[in-house]
Amino acid sequence: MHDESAETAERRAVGAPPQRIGRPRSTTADDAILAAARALLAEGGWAGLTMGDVATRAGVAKTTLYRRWHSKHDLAIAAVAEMLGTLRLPDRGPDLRADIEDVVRRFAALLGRPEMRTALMGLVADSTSDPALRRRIREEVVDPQKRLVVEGRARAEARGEITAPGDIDVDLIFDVIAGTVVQHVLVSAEPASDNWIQRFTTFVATALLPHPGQPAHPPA
Amino acid sequence: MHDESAETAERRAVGAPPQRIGRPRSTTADDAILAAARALLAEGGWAGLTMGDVATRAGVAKTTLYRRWHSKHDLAIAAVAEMLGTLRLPDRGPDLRADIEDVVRRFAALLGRPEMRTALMGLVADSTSDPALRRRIREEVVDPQKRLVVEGRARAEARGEITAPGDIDVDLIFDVIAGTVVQHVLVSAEPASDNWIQRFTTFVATALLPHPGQPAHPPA
Amino acid sequence: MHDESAETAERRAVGAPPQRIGRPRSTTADDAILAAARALLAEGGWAGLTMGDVATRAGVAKTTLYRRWHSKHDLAIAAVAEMLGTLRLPDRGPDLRADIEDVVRRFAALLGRPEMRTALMGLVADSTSDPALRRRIREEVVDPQKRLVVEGRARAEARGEITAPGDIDVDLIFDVIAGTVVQHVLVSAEPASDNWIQRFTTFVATALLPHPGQPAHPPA
Amino acid sequence: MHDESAETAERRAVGAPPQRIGRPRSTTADDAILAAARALLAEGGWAGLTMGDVATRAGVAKTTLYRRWHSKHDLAIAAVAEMLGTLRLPDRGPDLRADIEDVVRRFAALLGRPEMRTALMGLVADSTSDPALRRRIREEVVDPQKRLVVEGRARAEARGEITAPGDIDVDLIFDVIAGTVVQHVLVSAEPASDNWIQRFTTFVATALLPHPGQPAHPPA
DNA sequence: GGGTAAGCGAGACGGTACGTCATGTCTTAAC
DNA sequence: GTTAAGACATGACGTACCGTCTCGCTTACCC
Repeated sequence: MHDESAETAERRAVGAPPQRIGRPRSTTADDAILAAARALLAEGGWAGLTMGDVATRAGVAKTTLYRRWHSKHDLAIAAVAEMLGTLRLPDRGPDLRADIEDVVRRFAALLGRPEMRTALMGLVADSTSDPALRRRIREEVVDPQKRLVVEGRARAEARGEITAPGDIDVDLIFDVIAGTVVQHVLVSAEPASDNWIQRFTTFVATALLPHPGQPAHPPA
Repeated sequence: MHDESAETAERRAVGAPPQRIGRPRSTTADDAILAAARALLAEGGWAGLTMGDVATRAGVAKTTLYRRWHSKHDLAIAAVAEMLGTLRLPDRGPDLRADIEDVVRRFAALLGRPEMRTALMGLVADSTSDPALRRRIREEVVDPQKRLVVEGRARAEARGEITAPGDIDVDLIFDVIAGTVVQHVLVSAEPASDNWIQRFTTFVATALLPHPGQPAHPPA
Repeated sequence: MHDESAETAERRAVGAPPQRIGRPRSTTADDAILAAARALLAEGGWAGLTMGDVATRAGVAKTTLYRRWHSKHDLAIAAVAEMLGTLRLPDRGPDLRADIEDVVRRFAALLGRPEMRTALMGLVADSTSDPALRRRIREEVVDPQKRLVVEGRARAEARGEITAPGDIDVDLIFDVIAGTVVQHVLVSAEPASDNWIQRFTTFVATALLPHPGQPAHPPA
Repeated sequence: MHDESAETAERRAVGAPPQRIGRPRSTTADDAILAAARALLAEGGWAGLTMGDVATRAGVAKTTLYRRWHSKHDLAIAAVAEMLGTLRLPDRGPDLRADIEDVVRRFAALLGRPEMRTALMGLVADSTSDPALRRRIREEVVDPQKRLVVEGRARAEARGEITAPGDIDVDLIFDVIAGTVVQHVLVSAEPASDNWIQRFTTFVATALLPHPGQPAHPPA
């Protein structure tokens, strides 16, 4: 999401010092900017995220902002990606159902944060008529989260709940979970209550393991 | 969604002439405005929908536009609701699976239209920080579509596929179907291929009827 | 200097009412804007004349400013022309020398006003690399003042001080008077004292009437 | 006009080596910078003279530029002074009229160069609201040129054209010549044709020597 | 059929954000 | 201590859109 992230990664990969000529960029500015962006998103929604206000609140000049992120979209992607990167699948899941429930609960909690939901929906909205933006969102925001489904599948296989990994269609499961939670929390605008989480988890688990108590793939 | 729709409906309901004093509103303006709005949404996305351009393209003054809809949001809601109102569940479904498949296919097709997806996502995005807007969207755009799920449930019951209507959680099913299709088409940005529709339909049908070939509720 | 001055003049010439469709422009805004521009020029010089500050000080939106004047240059030309338009040649001149002295004194006084000198020099400076601007300045600001020289020549002829109007080269006299006063007041930066005015007037009068006490054109 | 020119001159005067501790300043940078400044002035006018572009075109860092000249104004003064320093009064003048004509022609030619006129007018414009800048311009740019008038007066006296040097008011003559040429060339925007130069020269010569063929100061 | 009230087109209006550019200062590592 | 490179705070630029307003004109009904 950064201007020169690719270049930076390359230099690090070959072990070269990340030093460039000229005055180095302020190391504190990035964090201050992202924090300001999140605060403004939480306070004023997508329309409240203005580059001028972000700069002012971060104690930074607009030029400094634009030097790092070329647009409001770039900035929002960075903020969203950072927040989504904190999603984890905890180890304590005894079975697949618990893992599903846990990821639903955590994702719903994340969408409960106003800065998260306004940024995410603002980006998705703008991406509907901007294929390049849509690709970037998918690559930098959405796809990385599929790791949660992949990991959940691996655990289920290790536990013997499923025998063939092909039984779990990662992309479909991801779209069902992410889409349904977004729809419920943001569109239907109802809180993700414990009861709802249980009902949805049952729905997903039933679809994945239709015959509880029987082997997923009967020997006959 | 209209300025005085409630009043108009009431007057019509009691048989009173809808006539008011003064020059009556142009009868052709509404359609021209909505058509212009849809065209602009299709061409320029949510940002391309500007009130000035809508007025110009509809051959109407901005005054006329604002007299009918109070804001860009109102106008977009009207345009979206009109499009969504065309969704139907055809009679020819032999079983629940076919009905599910059909509604998924039709909804995905609707989201394939750029004016639909940009308006819908633009509204949802703005609604994340505007509770009043969110309520209006839910009441005028989202909830009316739940009729499709209600009708599908009634058919399944009539066919004997389900015995207790309580087995079908209308709100949850609706969120799963709508949310997943939106996520797949708009976020994951992949076409709603026949193959994908089959896979998703199987997923939903499995969750609803986990034991095909057996009674949903075994007599014992 | 105005957006549609030509059009306005034309309409007035044919006696048509100056009414146009749409909301008419605020009649007070023009004066408020020009007053604000002059105040800012006086306080902050040419660099202090910013469109944003003019709008704020005039209690007007920037759009209103740009609707009337397309640029800072247009605005400055309007302000300068208005001030220069007040220059007059009083009737009380008994002879050519008195008329010269008077116009020098008045022009020097005008250049003593900071809003006048900053606007004038700012325009001239920018016009050195902008032929279109230079032409506009000449036509709307400079050339109209040559009327003073023309009128002075007519008076001198009426008094018999000169016999052939060709003796007075209007353009040259104008450049000498205007240029010398500007150079003295703005570049040499010395006040236009009475003593200096007398010396300069003598210089010009001597050049124009080299043989005082003798007929300008000796009979022989 | 240079940062440390006085210091440098002093050191050279006493024969001390101009060496100071640390890396010595590049000896070629000054010329490269001034050349770049003149080129940018000629191409883009006063607004085209940006410190960043000067540095880039001179192949020099902005640091280097600001170490030598404190501001854009300083740099422009240096460029202008260097160009004006080339003005000379040739020896071949047979009489005062020829000397006047010659200086007018040379000054007009100098103002015909775009880098000269844009820089000069830019500086004068900014100086109208900056007394310190005005003083520097007068001292470093304007006043040194008065030597031409002084020299012309000395020659006229040597030739016997005038008897009392007091007859020639140096400051006034200078303002008349410089001001009129600037007004004609830059404001009235007409070329300094031979014909115009002749007319202006006659004007000035008449004012200075009103009775050709007679002694300027009759013995009686 | 004249009065009255609202609709209508046109466009001015105040406000706000945009993304770019220039100034003059500062901070690095290299020379 | 100079140099190249470039980051930095500040602030103006001219454009675009929003939603409101103010005109003169038009179109209906209602007395």
